[in-house]
Amino acid sequence: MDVDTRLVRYFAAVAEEGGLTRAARRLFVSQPALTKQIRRLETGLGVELFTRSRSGMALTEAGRALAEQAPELLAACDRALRETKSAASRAARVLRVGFLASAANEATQDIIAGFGRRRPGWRVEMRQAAWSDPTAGLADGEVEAALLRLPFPGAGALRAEVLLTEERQVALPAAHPLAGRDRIDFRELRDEPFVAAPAETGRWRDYWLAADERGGRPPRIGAVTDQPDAWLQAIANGYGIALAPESAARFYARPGVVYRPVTGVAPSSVAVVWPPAADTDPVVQDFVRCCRDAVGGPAEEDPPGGPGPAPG
Amino acid sequence: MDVDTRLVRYFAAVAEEGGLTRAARRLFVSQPALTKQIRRLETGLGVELFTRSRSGMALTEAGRALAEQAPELLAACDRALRETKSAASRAARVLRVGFLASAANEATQDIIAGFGRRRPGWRVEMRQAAWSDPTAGLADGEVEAALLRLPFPGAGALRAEVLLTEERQVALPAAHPLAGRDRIDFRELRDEPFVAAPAETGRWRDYWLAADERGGRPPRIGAVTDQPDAWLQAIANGYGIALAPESAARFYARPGVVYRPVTGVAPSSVAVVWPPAADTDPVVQDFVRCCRDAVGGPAEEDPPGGPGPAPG
DNA sequence: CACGTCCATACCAACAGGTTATAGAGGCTT
DNA sequence: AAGCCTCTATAACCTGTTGGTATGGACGTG
Repeated sequence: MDVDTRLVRYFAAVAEEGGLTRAARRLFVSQPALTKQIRRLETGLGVELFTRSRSGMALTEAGRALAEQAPELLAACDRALRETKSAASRAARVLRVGFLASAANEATQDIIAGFGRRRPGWRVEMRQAAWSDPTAGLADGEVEAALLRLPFPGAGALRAEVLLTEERQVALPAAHPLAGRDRIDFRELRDEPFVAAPAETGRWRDYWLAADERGGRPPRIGAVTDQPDAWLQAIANGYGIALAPESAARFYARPGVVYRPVTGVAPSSVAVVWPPAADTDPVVQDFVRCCRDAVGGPAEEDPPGGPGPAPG
Repeated sequence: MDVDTRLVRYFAAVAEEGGLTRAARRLFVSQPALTKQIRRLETGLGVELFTRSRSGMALTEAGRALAEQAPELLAACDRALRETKSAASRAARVLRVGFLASAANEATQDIIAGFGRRRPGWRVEMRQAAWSDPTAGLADGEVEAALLRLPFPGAGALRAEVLLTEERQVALPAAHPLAGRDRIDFRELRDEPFVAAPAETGRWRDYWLAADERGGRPPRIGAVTDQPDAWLQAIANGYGIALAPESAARFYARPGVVYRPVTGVAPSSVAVVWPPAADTDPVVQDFVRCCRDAVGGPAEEDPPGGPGPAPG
């Protein structure tokens, strides 16, 4: 009997949601597809897992047993994939680091340079992830560490160490009436349309919509984007405004987009994040140390002209 | 990233066998199919698992990591399926018992009757398995317990308690020159063609070919069968002879087949077998106890005329 | 030098897994 | 009571994947 872990995930979703329709929405598949897959799982096992009714699906005894075993199975699968990918990058002397947008801002170069000095022969591979993956591949073992902005989902299962904190600003279309103001209070922006991250990013999306500072009123969504460039495009097009870290003014300057300070919203922090399994990985720990060093003590600055071989 | 456990099994087979061709034979798939699946696994993971060479496939670092994690993954999968099926049968008040041919002979009825008395409301479901599955479904969690003849493969991972031991006889076509003899020494049979179990049953097949009593000379195989009826048919047709437990003369009497005592081969034992996970399962343990009782103290014998309704 | 072994590729048939559209059964509201 | 909403099941269809056989090319061996 062979089992596709996808079927187990489907099963778990239906069990948790208590119905095919809701689970299908969560899994981003159609409800008939789920119907078929669940039946296939049942006939494959030769066991009824759910009792169907007009109001949803309830677990049978057998279903409860499977629901109990499923997390362990999926965890074992996850561990296997993570270990494999990690071993591959270790063998190639590559440390893969995920990030979403500007990573650790100006400190990023220092971190990488410091790591290069501490681990000669090793290379840092910076992997930019889409916003729909807020842990930048850390959750899938796609990277060994990540530079993320807080908050991020799944923070409980990961180690994080805050590196720097900066104020948030607002990114406005150049033609926006408030674009000329020196300072804007967030309450003036609450009813503006916002350019937001995809809905499935949950808390992270809420944070950048400043849901906490809205007093319960829902935000207006003018556009949904998944990448920095589409985000800038949407703002420049006037589809909406957006909050952004102060450093975005430097890293994401674009014609048609202006950044202005905002009061009344919490600042944004960047953290270096790694999975607990890497607590004992000397390479990852070296990287964490380099992050600390790069933001803590600027240490010895390279002479003007920057790092690298002398020109000519 | 979703993974089909089939791919992991494929991978494990290739890793163990050290080559696609050999692994393909073991998995009963074609070599090109394996080639494709392994490549699919590699591209899906984005990792090279093997280094190809003219003389086979060698694991990379990443491959070694996966090979290390695979057993745990497969075990978790196995456990999940076993628990689910077991829960289903428990909920239905059914104890599934696998067996291959005559189970525990005449004691079988007593065992089932005793279990019915000990666990009112429960039902024993006897599942006959093909010889190609020498643990009668125990390995797949298809049954909670089994009545098997020793030796059986995978005995190390299972609990077994011998119930009875009986001499082996030889089953001959009625027209066979030796069919009239009262007693036959196995050495007289060594060069006869034998009706054998499928090759994949390994030690079990060897045992019924009396490989140990052949002094290293390979047996002649006259036919391969997977089920009792095909076995009897093959013998009656004169394709070969076969060893069989004494009780086969009673349970598998057929025109055209005669059974004769044989000297020089080890006797055959029947055991009740269960997985270690069922050590604490009260229902399985009750069944084991019933097995013990049924063969230990013959208890009250049925009156002459045998069990069952009186002839009309 | 012929041969066997091993992995890779090409091509084809069957199926699995997804989609949209639709049916049918209950419960809730008006 | 009628209408509407929600839930699952089914039908029809399309595509990608898994399997098969046949074959090619590389390398070591008798």
